[in-house]
Amino acid sequence: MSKKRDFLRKIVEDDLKSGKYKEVVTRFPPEPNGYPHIGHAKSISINFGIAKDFSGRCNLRMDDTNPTTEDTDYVEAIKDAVEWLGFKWSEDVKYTSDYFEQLYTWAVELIKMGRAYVDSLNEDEIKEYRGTVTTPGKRSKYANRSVEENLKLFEQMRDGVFRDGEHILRAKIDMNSPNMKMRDPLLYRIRQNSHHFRTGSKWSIYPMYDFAHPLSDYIEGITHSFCTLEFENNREIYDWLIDTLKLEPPRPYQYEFARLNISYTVMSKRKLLELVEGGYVSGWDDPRLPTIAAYKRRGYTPESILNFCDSIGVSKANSLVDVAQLEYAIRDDLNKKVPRVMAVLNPLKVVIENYEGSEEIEASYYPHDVPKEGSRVLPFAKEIYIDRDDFSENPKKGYFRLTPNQPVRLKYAYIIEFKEAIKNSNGEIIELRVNYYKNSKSGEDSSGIKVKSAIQWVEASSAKKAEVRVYDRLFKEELPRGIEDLNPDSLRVIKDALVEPSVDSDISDRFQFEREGYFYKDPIDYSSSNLVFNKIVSLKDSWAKKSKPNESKKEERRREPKKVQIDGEVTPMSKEEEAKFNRFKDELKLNFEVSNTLARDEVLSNFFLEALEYYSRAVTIANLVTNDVARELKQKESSHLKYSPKDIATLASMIDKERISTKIAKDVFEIMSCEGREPESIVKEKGLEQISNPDELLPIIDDILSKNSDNVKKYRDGNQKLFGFFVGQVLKATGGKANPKVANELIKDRLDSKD
RNA sequence: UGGGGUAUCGCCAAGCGGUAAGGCAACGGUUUUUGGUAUCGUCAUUCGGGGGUUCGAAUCCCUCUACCCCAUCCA
Repeated sequence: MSKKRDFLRKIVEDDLKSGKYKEVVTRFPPEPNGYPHIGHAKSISINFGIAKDFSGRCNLRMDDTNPTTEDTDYVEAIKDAVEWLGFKWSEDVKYTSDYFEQLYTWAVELIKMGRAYVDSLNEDEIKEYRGTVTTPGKRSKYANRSVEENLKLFEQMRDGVFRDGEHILRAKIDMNSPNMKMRDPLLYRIRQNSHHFRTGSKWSIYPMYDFAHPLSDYIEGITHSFCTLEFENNREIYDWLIDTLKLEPPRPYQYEFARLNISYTVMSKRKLLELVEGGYVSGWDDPRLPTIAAYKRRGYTPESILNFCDSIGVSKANSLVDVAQLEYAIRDDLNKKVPRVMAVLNPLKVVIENYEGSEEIEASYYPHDVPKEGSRVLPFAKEIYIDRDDFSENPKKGYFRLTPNQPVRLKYAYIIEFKEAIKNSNGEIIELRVNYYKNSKSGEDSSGIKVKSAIQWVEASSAKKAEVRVYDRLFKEELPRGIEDLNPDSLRVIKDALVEPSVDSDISDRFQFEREGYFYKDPIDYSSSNLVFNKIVSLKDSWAKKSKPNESKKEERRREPKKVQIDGEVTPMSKEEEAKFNRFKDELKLNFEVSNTLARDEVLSNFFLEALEYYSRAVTIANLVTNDVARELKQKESSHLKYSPKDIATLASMIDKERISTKIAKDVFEIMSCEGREPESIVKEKGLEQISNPDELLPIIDDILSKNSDNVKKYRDGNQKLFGFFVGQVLKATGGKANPKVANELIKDRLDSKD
C-alpha cells in the first residue's frame, strides 16, 4: 500500500482498526447520462484505489433512477473508462434499477410508519411551500392523509393511475429545518410515459437520488460512500433514512471530498454537452476534451491519469489544478516508455551539395538514459528536409541551430554548414543549399567541429507524408465561463508533415518526435496509406520561453503587499452581558478578551461562576473555562460533561501551586473529560507532578544536547527557531513532566554558555 | 439573510501544541548528439485578518473576512 494517506484513507483505516467493519466496500456510482471525464477518473481512482489498498471491494453501480436522461451508450462509456484505467469491479455491474422492488417496499414501510406521505401539490406550490434559505417552509395540507389513504394512493401511483406531476411521495421530516434538503424531501415521482433503458415501461414511478442512493449503498453492503462536496447537505437525509428504517448494521456512512477542476477546461456535464452538441468539438472523444474517451483517443496512458490523480491528493478544499500538472504526468510516463523518432512538422528542403550517393544509418530508438533496447535504420542522401524553425537568417541571441555562420549536426548523421538560401519572389526561403563535413559522421567524428545543437531531419525520397493534429488548450481563459472563452487555435491540422519511414511499423503506437513532443497514431483515422498523428503533449521547451521576451522579467518577485482586511461589526452586548463583562474585567481582573468571551456565553459563564465557589483564583479558572471547557461545549451539552466545575477548580489550583505544568494540565483535562475522574486521582496515579529540580533536569538536557550536536551548532549559528525543538525534546524525554519554564532557562543557559 | 463547508508558497498538498513535508510551476548550475531526460541548488521567519490561552500556536479559544454548496418532481 502506498504510504500516502489522505483523509478518506485515514477514516477507512480507523474503521478497519476499530473493528467497525471487517472489510471495506466502496462503490463508483455514476448516473449514465453523459461521458465520464477526468473528474470521474478522480472518483474512480479514489473508490477503486481505496478498495484495492485495503483489500476490499468496489462496485460499479449505474445510478439509473431518471429514465428521461439516461442511456445505455453512456453505460458502455463508463464501463470502458473504468476498464481502461485498469480497475475491476466486484461481481457484475450493479444498477439502482435492480433494486426498484426493494426500494418500493421500504417506501411503503415509511408510509406505514407515518414518516412518508403522498403530496398532491403542484410543482410551483411545492416550491413555494418549501420556503427559502432564510424563511421557514410550511407543510402541505396533504401531509395529514391517513396511512391507509397514502398507501392506496402510492399503490395507484405505481399502477399508473395518475399523470406525471399529479402526486409525489415525500418524507415527513421538518418543513422548518435550516437544512433545505430536510424540508420533506421528495422520494418518488411519477414518470408515466418515459422509457427506462433497462426496465422499459414496467415502472410508472421512479425513486429520487436522496431515497435511492443511501438504500442502494445499504443493499450492496457498502461501508464507505464517497461523494463530492455538493452532497454535504444530503448527508442528513442519508442518515435519516437508514436510521428511520432501522436497518440492521453494518450500515454505510457518507464522506465528501472536493470535485476536480483543471485550469483551461470545463468539467460540467452541461458545458461538455454544449460543446459536443454545438459542434465546437468533433465528438465526446475529441482530444481537446477532458473526457476519458478523449484522453484515450489523444494518446494519454491510463497510468498517467492515475499518477495525476495520485499527485493531486484528496481534500475538502475547492481547488483549481494547473493543467501543467496533468501534462507533467503524461510526459513523465511517456519519457520512460516510448521510442524516439524523427519527424519534420514544418519541412524546409535542404540540398547537401557536396554529398553524392546514399547510405543507411543505424539509430537507437531510445536515448542513453532510457534503459530500453531497439534501433532502426535511417536512409540518408543528398536531399533532406529539416524544420523551418531550425534555420534562421537573422538569429536571435542564444539561437543554437543552423545559421549562415553556425553549423549544426543532423542528428545521428553529419554536421552541415550553410551555403545559400534560395528564395521565391516574395523573399521567402524555399530551399537551403549546404555542405557537409565528410569526417563528421555521428560516432566516428574526427572533424573537431563543435556544434551547439543537433536537429532532426528526414531523407526526402523515403520520408512519409503525415497528417499531424496539434492540440492546444480548448479555452483561452484559466477559468472558462463557456463557449465565449474558446481558444480559436485549439486545433491546428498539419497536412504535410514528414516522418521517417520506420514510424509506420508496429513497434509502437506512441512516439516521441524528437525535439517536438509525444504523438499517437490516431486510433480511428490512422492507416498505412494515411498516417494521422495526434499530438499528446509537447516536450518542455525552455528555448521557446527564453526567446519570447514579452511577459519577461517584470513580474520578478513582485510580492503583493499584504491586503489590509477590514474587520466587520461585532454584535453589541446585551445589558446583562455587559454587566457580567464589567464584573469579570474590573472585579475579577480578567483580561478583556477572556471577560468578553465569558460574558457573551451564558453556559460558559455559569460554569465559570460555579467553579469560582471552590477556588478563588479567577484568572486560572477563567482561562481553563474559556479555552478547554469551551472546546468541549462546542460539541456537547453542558450536562454531558464528565467533570464538574469543582474539578476544574481543583485543576486550576494544582496549576497555581505549580504541582503540574500547564502542559500536563491539558493531558489531565483530556482524561477528565474522557473518563470522568477527579484530577487529583489522575495526577497521583500517573505520577504527573512536574519536575522543577535543576539537578534532575540537567543531566537530561545535557544528554539531549549531546545527541543533537548538529542542531546545537545550527542554533548557535543563529537559528533561534530551534530553541523550541530542544524544549520539546526535554519534555518528551520526561514524559511531559519537566517544568517547561525551568527547562527553558536551563537550556538557554547551556546553549549560550558552553562552546 | 438561515444552514452546511473551506482557507497553509503562483498551483495542488502534508501537518492535529515542540525544527513549516512533498509534487507541479518558476529560476540558476552540472550532464547531455533531444534547448528533452537526469541531477544539484534557490523558492513560506510564516499558515485568510485581529485578539486571547501557553515556556512554546498553522494546530486550542474568541472574533472578523473571503470563497463554495443548499430553495430541480436532476444526480
